[in-house]
Order: sequence, then structure tokens, then C-alpha cells
Amino acid sequence: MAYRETSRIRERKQITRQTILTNALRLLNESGFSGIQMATLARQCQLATGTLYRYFSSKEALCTAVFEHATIIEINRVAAQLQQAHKGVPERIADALMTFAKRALRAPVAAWALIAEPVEPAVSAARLRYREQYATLFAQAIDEGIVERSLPQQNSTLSSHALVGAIAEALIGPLAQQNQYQPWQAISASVQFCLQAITATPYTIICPQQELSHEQR
Amino acid sequence: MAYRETSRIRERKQITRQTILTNALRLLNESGFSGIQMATLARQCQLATGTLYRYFSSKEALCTAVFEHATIIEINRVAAQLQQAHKGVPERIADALMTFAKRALRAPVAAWALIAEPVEPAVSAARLRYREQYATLFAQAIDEGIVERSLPQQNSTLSSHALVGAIAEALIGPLAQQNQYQPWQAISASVQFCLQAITATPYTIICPQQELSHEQR
DNA sequence: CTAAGAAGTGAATCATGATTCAGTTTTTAA
DNA sequence: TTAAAAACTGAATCATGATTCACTTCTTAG
Repeated sequence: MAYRETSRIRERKQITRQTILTNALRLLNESGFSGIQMATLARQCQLATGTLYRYFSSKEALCTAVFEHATIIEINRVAAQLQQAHKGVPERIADALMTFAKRALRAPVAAWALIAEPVEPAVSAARLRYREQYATLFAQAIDEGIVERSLPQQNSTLSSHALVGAIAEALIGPLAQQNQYQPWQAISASVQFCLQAITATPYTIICPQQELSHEQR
Repeated sequence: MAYRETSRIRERKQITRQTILTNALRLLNESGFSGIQMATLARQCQLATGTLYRYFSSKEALCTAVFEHATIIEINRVAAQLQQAHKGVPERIADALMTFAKRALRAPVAAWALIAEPVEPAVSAARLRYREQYATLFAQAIDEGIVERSLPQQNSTLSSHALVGAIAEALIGPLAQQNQYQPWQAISASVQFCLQAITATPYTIICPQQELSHEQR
């Protein structure tokens, strides 16, 4: 017996892994999953292609990890909106949904990659986990709302899944093919739909076009 | 001497060519240029892969032709808007720009493919011709407007190119990466910008959100 | 310092999809 | 009916990018 992994090595590997993910994420933002090529990625990380396979068993596994890495970033943004202490739960949820949607529309290549780009089955499976994570987050907020009486009694797990499904649908539409409505219309309608669904009262959201026409006058 | 191409054969070849383009266009709408595979396309057309090469010298040439075919469809839509006899030129141009933008947002995979998907150089060159065709169309309308006095005197060629550039920019932004604004905001602002640019007077467009909130009340 | 055990390397191999081409079928004019 | 000239075919070949693996370098415990 001689070599044994030390914390120094563990940390170094952690950094290398992070480097790979960061560079892959940049490629994802530039041209989607199809833009991630093992040789290119290795070069950008200053590693040999073989080394990538010491960190990820296949390109599919790598793409899945990138997917999850990107998702965590988005999740954190949404989580931040859900934690605004000075606002009520319904408003926080509306903010979170809007943030989710706006970020998707602001980085559409990445959003398209995360939501609609045709990918291998393993990445599709990650998509399901991704929605699950969002649902969990929203479910916590809903539970909070129920406790503070700003939301009526309800099954928070069910509500949160419905909520994620509705907002994703509103984004998949505009980003993919077969929708009949327009992006912003779909988003505001969805947020309104979601909020009305969980508050069980009418809910009006501020329309970005109103801000625009105000500025221009 | 014996075989000589007859009109019967010429027509049959024309139909085959059209079949290829139609099937390729469907693939384009489904998953962009990367979704067009020679073997798949040949199968869908009930042809051998080699036959595709009798009609198009390479996949690149085929993609270019598909690009142009798709473009012609879009051009015809825009042209139809520009020909509405009962409306003034400025309104017709606004309608045409909106149509262009809306269609792009309604078929974003195709729009992304036509406007932003990374493609071979020959297809990029087709993009320039595509913009040129739009410019020509708008230039004709502008000239008409000048004659009927609904538009002030101006260089219609220059104006039309500026107009196409502005609206494309407003679409490339939302569909690609680095923009700061939202799709509908970008479109309405661009159409407003374009109309104000060519009419030299304030111009307000109807905001889709207003229709929405009206419906929902 | 040394040898076991990893980690890292990159050229060789494999898989996928574009392209070619030798052979087959179709079409035409005489 | 026939032979020239296409048109068509699809298996073979080529190109690109993922994956492997024999080898080298690094790290650690003794």
C-alpha cells in the first residue's frame, strides 16, 4: 500500500471538475448541447480528452451534469426571489415565476437547450429532476403562505407541480414550435393563472409594455 | 443521339425537386438545419441518397435552397401585408413588420435556423440575399408612400435596409444571446422606431398586453 | 528513496452521417 | 426495336467527432 487520496488531491479534482463544468456551460450558452465537443472542451480546460473521461463516464453523463449545474444556477435565482423577507408569499411567487421566465427569454440559447433541444435520454431524465427541484422550492413557499394565511389551505405538492408545469408550458411554447400565443402574453397569462390558482382570487400583473409606453411619452 | 430531356421529364424533375424541398423544410421546422440528414431526407422523399445529389450538389447547396425556399414563404407573407389596398403605406409597413416578427416568434425553431443557427458559409451568404429581398420589398412600399405623400421624400433603398436591419436585430436579440430587452418589447419598439424613422412623426403601436388584460377583465 | 496506485495523456479506434460511383433502369429519337 | 443518354440506386468510402487504452507522470506511505 502506498498511494491514498489526500484532501489536497480531492480539492484539486474538485477544482478540475468545476473547470470542466464551467467551460461546458459557456459552450452551452454559445450553441446549446450540440456545441459541447469533447476535444474542444478539453482544450479549453487545458486537459487531454481522456482526462474528461476520468471525471465523466461519457459525453451524455457530462451533458447531464452540465444540465444540472445550469439548473442549480437558475434554481438559486428563483430561490432568491422566494426569500424576499419584506414581501408577501403571493408576490414572492409571482416574482419568482417572472424571474424564471425572464431569465429564460434573456438567454434563449441556454433556455432552449435546457427546455427543448433534442438530447439524449439521460439528459431528458435530468429535465424531470429539474422540474422536481423547482416544484420542491415552490412547495415550500406555498406551505409558508398557508401558515401565514396569505394562501388558502391546499396540497402544496400538487399546486407546486401544476405551477411549474404551467410556466414551463408557457416557455416551451414560445421557444419551441406549436404554440398559438406570444411569449410575453403567455408568460403574464401563466403567472396570472398560477397566482390565481394558488390564491383563489383575481390577480393582475404589471405589463412590461405599459412601462415601455410610459417611457416613450 | 437518342435521349433528349422532354417537358414531361422536366416537370417530373421539378416535382421531385419540390418534394425534396418540402420534406427538408419540414425537417427544418422540426429541428433546424442540423435536423436535415441526407439519408433521412431521402427516405422521406422515397428516393435513394444518391438521387439527392442529382438535384443538389451537396448538403450545403441543399440547405441553401431550403433556406431560400423558406424565405420565399416568409417574403410572400410580408408582401401580402404590404399590398393591403385599403390601408395607408405606414400602416401597411407596420403590419408587415409585425407579421415578420410574429411569424418568427411563432415558429422559433425555423426562425432561429433562418436567423441565428450556426451554419456553413454558403447558407450565411444566403442570409444576406434574404435580407436583400426584404429590403427590396420594403423599398417598393416606401417609394409608393413617397408618391402618395404619406411618407416624406427619402432614399428608399437606404431606408429599407435600415428597416430590415432594425427588425432583424430585434429578433436576433430575443432568439440569440446578448440582448438586454424582452422580445415583444423589442419588436414593438423596433416597429415604432422603424415607422418613426420613415414617417418622421410620432407613431404608437397597439400593445398585445392591452388586448390580453381587456379580455381577462 | 522507492514502489504501489492514481491521475493524466493523446494517438488509435469506433460510430455516425455525408458523399461517391459502378452498376441498373428509364427515356427518347431514329 | 435499338442504342445513346440520362436518371436512379444503394453499398462502399470518407470525414468528423466520441471513446478507448497503453503508456507516462504524479502522489503518497512506508
